[in-house]
Amino acid sequence: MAAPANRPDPAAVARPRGRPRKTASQRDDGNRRLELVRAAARLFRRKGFDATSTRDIAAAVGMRSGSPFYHFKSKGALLAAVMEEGMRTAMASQTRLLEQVGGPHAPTDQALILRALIRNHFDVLLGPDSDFIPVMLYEWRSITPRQRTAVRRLKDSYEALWVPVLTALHRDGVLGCEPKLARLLIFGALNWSAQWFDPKQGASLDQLTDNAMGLFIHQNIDQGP
Amino acid sequence: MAAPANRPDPAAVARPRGRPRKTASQRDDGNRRLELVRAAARLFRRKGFDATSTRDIAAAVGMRSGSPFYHFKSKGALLAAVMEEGMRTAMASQTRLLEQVGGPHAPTDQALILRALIRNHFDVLLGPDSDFIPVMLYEWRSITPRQRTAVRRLKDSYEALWVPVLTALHRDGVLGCEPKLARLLIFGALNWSAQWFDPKQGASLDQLTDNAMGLFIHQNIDQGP
DNA sequence: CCTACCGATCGGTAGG
DNA sequence: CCTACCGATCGGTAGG
Repeated sequence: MAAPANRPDPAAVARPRGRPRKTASQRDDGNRRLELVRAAARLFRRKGFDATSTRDIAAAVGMRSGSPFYHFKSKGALLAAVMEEGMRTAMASQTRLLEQVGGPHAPTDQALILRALIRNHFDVLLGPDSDFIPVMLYEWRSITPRQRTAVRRLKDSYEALWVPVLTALHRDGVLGCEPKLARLLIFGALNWSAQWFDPKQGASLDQLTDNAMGLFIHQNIDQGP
Repeated sequence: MAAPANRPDPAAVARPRGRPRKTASQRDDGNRRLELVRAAARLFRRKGFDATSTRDIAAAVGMRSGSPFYHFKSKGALLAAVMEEGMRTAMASQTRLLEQVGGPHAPTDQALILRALIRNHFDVLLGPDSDFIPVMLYEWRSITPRQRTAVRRLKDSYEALWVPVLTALHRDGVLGCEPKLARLLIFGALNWSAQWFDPKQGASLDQLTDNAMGLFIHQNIDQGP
């Protein structure tokens, strides 16, 4: 376990010690930080925060045990970075989407907007590189109250964009639940899919979206008068 | 931290050592085991399995650090006991319910049965003594594959009783999602409430049930032809 | 069920 | 970013 076969033993390489000078072929700093966050996201999701050691994370990016602390002042700071990175990506993708559907040729049908939001959310949650949001959802306990506040703010602003859509649909009679509770129940339903969804079998994200819409939205089959 | 003020220091009591003889006033064995399971459920839920030490659990029932291992062969066995106890209770309560609504004066309306199932589920999940199911839902990773199989069997048989109801509602056109996916999405929505529900404010379990039904079931307002 | 204890692991740090 | 290390904690056990 101490020296996996697929990683060269750093002690045997006799590479120069100390802070590496930034010569041409050397990887740059920002990348290493992001590599750590990504590796941490994968491990935190698979094994949980407490069961993941900082040594695991270091090994995953080819560092020695103490080195992650050169980039992050604590294991908890690494977790917070995973959560914030995940929420920022999700938020960016959702904002981009809403600019499209809110554009000059905006659909008047709020159900179409909800559909796009759900589809985008499944993408963020189940698509490639999708360990960040599950970690945020299931590792609340392991960050400090201050960090919790910051992450919650991001999460709230992400979900807040759904509320006017839900409110309109409720007013139109196709959403049979008050918007505030609808938000909680719907996100519960969607987010839980991270536990059971298997991309290699079963439904596609489009089919998932169709079924979720069918479950939540009471389609009005009647045409006009 | 080593000796909380509200617990007498056992080293100072000079009580008799060794295996206690079962004199009249002594608590009996089975109770101690159940006390451990209950304390473990509460701690596992609040702090997570990994962040809870067996010493925490021992202290919560007034034992010394090594004593839980007299009742359980490992910390993992204690976790499995929590999950199984939770599922057994939930299953019993649900079976009792279905015998009532399936009795001689059974309602023909499947929506009424779903309503009863949801209401009972909220009770199991959010009522008093409700740490067991959340622990089962969020600590899968920490039990062995063998234990996972056992718990999953209990969980599947619990949820399986919902499927015929969902199938009938789907056939009747008031559930707009195929039953298999409906089960996953609905349980996701319901179970997530364990994360946000606050009994001291907001809705009652009845109101919660009403809103969930409104969200999932497309009420047919039309009367017959 | 307590006492006394062990080996392992872990987060984190000093110094370069 | 590595080396070498520390103090703390933890699950679990022997023996009574």
